[in-house]
Amino acid sequence: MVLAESAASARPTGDEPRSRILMAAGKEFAERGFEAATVREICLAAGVNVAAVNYYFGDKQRLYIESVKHAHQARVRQVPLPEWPQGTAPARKLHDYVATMLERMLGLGQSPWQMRLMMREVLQPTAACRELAQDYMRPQFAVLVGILGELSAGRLSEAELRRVAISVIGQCFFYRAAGGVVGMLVPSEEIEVLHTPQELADHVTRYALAALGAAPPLGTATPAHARPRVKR
Amino acid sequence: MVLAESAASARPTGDEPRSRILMAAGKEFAERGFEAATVREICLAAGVNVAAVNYYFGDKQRLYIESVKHAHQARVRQVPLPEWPQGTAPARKLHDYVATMLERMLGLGQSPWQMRLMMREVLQPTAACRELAQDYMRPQFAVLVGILGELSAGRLSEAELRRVAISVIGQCFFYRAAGGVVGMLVPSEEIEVLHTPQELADHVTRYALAALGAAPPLGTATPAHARPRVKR
DNA sequence: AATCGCTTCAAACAGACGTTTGCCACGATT
DNA sequence: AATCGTGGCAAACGTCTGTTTGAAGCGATT
Repeated sequence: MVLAESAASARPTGDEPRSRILMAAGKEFAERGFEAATVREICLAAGVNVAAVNYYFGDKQRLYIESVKHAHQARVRQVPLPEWPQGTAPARKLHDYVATMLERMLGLGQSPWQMRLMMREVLQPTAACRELAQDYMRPQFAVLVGILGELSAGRLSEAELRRVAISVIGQCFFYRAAGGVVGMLVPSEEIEVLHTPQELADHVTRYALAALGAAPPLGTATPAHARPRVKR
Repeated sequence: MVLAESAASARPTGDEPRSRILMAAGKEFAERGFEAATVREICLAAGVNVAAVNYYFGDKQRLYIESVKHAHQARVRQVPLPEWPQGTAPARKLHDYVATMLERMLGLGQSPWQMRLMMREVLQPTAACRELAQDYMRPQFAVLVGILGELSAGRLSEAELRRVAISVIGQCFFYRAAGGVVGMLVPSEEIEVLHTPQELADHVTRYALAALGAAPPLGTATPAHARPRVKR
């Protein structure tokens, strides 16, 4: 009946049962959803006994909540927002912000199962999501609203800024969430070449800048050096 | 072993077992997901025997696929795209398109459980989704690309048009999919007043028009009569 | 009246699920 | 050396799952 995180009972490395279960559970929950994921599969993948889940987390539900929080924190730490020196152009900040968001979601390197898990949560919020929104998403959202405020130079109200921010996030979100369907709507060769995190970040940023009047409209011939594309 | 849709064996009204099962299944699958929804609950809600599902649909999987298709068709029929007389301004068409899409997703009147079901499918496509994308989504997507093509007057390539189209759809999608989280990020009084299908349609349309240079940038003072807001 | 096909039903089926149990191994403490 | 608590394990528990079964009900046809 010893619940997790009890005492300072030596928890040095990262490959102990508890961590291994969290990792395996995150992947399983992300792939199959809460109900379809089975404790047996998770424990098999983690290389522990079936009883370990109940031993370390109490029950499946609490394992799930811990997995969601663990996954989000891990992903944010993997792909953090850059720190901008004072005076950085807001257009640059916006591009960085969007690129970071897309990088987190679409992820180079390892497939970001963490984000698939988050998608499920966002789609159908549980207690885990409410906690996450308050602690982590809200401040990140405020950063974006701040950048957009700089860009609009006071011409937009806070409410309007929030709407634009949601538009920006919505696009990033969509590429991740509905990637499968997008792949059915556009030619596959276009996907490979245009639907990379970098290309999409350029597009979303440009789209927002143009809408705010901070860049010429799409389709206007602009020399490459004037584009808001910033090397990272 | 008689499978559904056999002969012309009198299927007049809409409250027969098959239809009742489809309806109840749609709601259950939308609310709980495929795995968590149980055949017993569905049959209880539909007022039929447990064996009816296997009698009419073979198994749970095929019931699910039929439910998804049924739900999508029903929702599209409930909220159809308007027919535009030749010469309709493309800005007007865009607004109508976005408004229709949002209306379908956010839905006035009854809560659109159909759309929650679609969201699940889009997030994790199954055979049902592939079929749906080919038959129904692709032509609708083409309509939007066409409208954007008119608006950009040939200044954008097909690939760029598709990206803009995805941006437009992505925003609509996000309001639906992540509505719960959005509610945690913006004040609730703002939600009620600004996050209605009409207001959002205005915003998304305006955002797109501004980005394409077909309307002044956001934040520019424009007299109300010049706004692309069209009464419906 | 008897027969047929279609529909409905209660009951049972085998399997998978989350969870619990009791026992063993082992390092630290007494 | 004996004791203790922790961590891990195989096996079992009861429940719930999707699905099947065989028998009835019932209107139309023969």
